[in-house]
Amino acid sequence: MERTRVLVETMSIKKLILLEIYDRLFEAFGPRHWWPAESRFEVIVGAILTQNTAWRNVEKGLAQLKAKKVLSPDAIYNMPVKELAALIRPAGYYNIKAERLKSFMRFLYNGYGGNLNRLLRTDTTSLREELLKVKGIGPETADSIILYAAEQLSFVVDTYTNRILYRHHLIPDDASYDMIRDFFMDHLPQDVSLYNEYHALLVCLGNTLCSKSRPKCLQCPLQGLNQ
DNA sequence: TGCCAGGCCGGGT
DNA sequence: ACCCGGCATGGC
Repeated sequence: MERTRVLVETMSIKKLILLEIYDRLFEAFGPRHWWPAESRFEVIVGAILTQNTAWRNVEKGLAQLKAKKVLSPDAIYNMPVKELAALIRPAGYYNIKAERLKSFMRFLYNGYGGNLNRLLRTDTTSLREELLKVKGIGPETADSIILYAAEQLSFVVDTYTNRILYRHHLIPDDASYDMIRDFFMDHLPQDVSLYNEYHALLVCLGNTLCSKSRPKCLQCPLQGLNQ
């Protein structure tokens, strides 16, 4: 009780709520061990393929790339875009995503000699700026690459993050991507593994108990929060 | 069956 | 600076 009083007096209410959300989700779902990939390159390909797409469809595309042994910067850089599109077909928007993968590879080869390590050890601010210049990479994809491939500090905001925070009255309905990202980054400890786990837990909640079609779920671990 | 999924771009106001 | 249509497959 005394400890709680001290915390309330020394921390902002927003910090407390964000940590409360994290604790409840971790308690409910446990560690997520993200990103689901075997290499940093696979994280990047997955991040592009999962744009507005269910992960299970992305997995099929990744599986076909692996089966053809073309899940590498070199192979995708040199592959005809039509062939690439055919392989990632199950992930949806396959023509656009094939172009986006190609534009990322051109960026990697033109700017970093095709060396992924060189790209990913760029400092966070520059890395984000550079990624956002690539056609087909927006804020969420950039932040996913920064956090899960480069293992640098950048909070990932997605449709679940937006929906869950809005449902609990923590953000306005018209909050921009950067506003939500700043909301987390301004009030959480600057810890890569915390950001990693936090986003993964929000996705887990959004995928299961609190999907769009279940606005009021009684088993939601965030039940009664911020009331 | 229709709705939804770990966005982003480009053209029009 | 926003707003909106387009992009596409697969599962519930």
